Amino acid sequence: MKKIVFMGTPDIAVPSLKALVENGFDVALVITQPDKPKGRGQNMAFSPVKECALSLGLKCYQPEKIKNNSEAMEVIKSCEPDFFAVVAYGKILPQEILDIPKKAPINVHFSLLPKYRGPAPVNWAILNGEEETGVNTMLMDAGMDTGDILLTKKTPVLYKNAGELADELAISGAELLIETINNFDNITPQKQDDAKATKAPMMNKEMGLINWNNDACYIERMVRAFTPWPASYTNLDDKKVKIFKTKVYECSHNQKAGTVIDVKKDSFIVACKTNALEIFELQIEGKKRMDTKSFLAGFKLQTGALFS
RNA sequence: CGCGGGGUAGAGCAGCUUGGUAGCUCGUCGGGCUCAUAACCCGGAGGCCGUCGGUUCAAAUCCGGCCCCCGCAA
Repeated sequence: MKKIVFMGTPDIAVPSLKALVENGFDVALVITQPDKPKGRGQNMAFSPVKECALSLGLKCYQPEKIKNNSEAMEVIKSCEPDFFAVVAYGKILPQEILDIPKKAPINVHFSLLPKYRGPAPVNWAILNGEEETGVNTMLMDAGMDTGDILLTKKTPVLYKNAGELADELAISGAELLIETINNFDNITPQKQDDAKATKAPMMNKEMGLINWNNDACYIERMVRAFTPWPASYTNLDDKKVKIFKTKVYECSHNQKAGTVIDVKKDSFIVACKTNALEIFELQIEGKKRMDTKSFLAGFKLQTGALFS
């Protein structure tokens, strides 16, 4: 039975961990980011991977740092793993750690490498209007997602938002991980073409501010790329409004960008630089996320109101 | 004790400052108008006003505890 040390942190890594256990691998250790105070009230929260590991009865290890950490080295070495399975762990692993597994350190990455190396490949693929993305498994090296590619699986982006696409990729990533380990000896690693590499840095909240002076197509992609996190937002009467679901509304208008040009029964239309955006789901500061129909039932939004 | 908003009909909200028969938009049900309708008109059902306690002749409203939701911050 192959011994695995799993490393991962967010939701997108959970299906891979489950798949390893369900397929009978010996997951000797799960390494995940330390518990951190989160949300209102600064309550300590476990990472999704830790939650999953605990429910599966797996041993967890949460080093503050993994570089130049002799304790971490010993803990991992003592597992005598055949493979590392690394899925969105969130820390860079030094070469001395990567050298531990007998067979290989394998990483699951959620883009079609060499495009979108880095921590937010799903979001960037949507924002840039890619028609397809996917998942790769690769041999890890000391660089950021620069290792040789093992297997690839493509997925169409369509009109999914980042959350939906991430859920899908998490599943196909788990499948690809199992396939990769099972067939490892028959897979020929392929070098990445560094000349075609692009980066996908972490998204942050400021990036979610909508500039209505953009094309409606871009804003529509932006909303999908930022949903559900960190969410794209705009302002109305000093209140922050997160936008979650939209559709490009083709029309010619001469309104200032950000102006509400029509209020319908289940939606409203906001002018962009070119065309306009139909809003279907949103969340006003202090309130729950809701569909536009519900929002309009309680908020008297009028034509001419201005988002900024 | 990080800061702030909020919990009122199936949904979304108003009412609370200045206690006194609970209201609006939508949905739902019935009727009407119409060639027809998601449109329009008329009518009805549906609430222990988050929860526990206090003040009061009287509490959605004032006071205190608790639970839950959300924005910011992290």
